[in-house]
Amino acid sequence: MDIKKTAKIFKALFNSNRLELYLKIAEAHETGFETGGECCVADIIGCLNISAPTISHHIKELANADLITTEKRGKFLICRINEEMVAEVGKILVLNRLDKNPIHLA
Amino acid sequence: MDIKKTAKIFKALFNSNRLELYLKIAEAHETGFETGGECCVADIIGCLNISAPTISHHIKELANADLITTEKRGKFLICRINEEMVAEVGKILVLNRLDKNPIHLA
DNA sequence: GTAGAAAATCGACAGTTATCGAATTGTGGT
DNA sequence: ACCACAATTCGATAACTGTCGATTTTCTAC
Repeated sequence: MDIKKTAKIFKALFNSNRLELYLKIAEAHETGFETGGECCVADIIGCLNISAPTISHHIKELANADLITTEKRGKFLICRINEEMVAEVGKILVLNRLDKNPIHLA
Repeated sequence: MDIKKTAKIFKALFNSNRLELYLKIAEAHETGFETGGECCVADIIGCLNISAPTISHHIKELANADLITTEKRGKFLICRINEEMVAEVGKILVLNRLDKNPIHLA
């Protein structure tokens, strides 16, 4: 394991607003949002009570840590979970988040 | 999952020196240190190149997040991994750290 | 009780971060 | 062309963090 790399992920998620934001994106990733299975900044403003500039900032942080990917589509910024990262380190997050799929040691 | 609680753990481990410190304690927990299977501040000074006060500070942070337990024995402060926490959230850390025992989804 | 080692405490400082309001840019519809 | 909306950028500020050197406490061994 690369310590720097791992610390970077923790750094991206230690802020509870940012963690909540990440989980919200993950949730949309599975259950769908009003926009249809995807998640944009406007969706999040309704859920978390932080300002749009702050959300924009946090999204950039998450993207910078490769935890999510973003894509500009029309007026909206579509955010998606980066599956590769989940596969590599983030499994525990998704697993814990959903409170299902318990972990088993090999 | 409790977001605040999870964020607290990430917060305790996002600093790479602190993560390294945690992993060092985990390592001693298994393979043993010169002191005999345990880990004190003096052991760590030799590994990480940060000062004793800083290490002391980091240890308190880890203990405060319930990731380790500490016990004063004579002149030494013995640090140990909190197994309960590992069991609850930290499995991925230990697993990744050792690069063995791969995770399997249920 | 004195000396020395281990660790903690105490400021202090530099750097980082979260957050906001205001202003700006970009996009789509009318 | 204009308006409304989505998002970003731009300071600014308050709060937090990591780190250190110096000092102090706590313990052991003599």
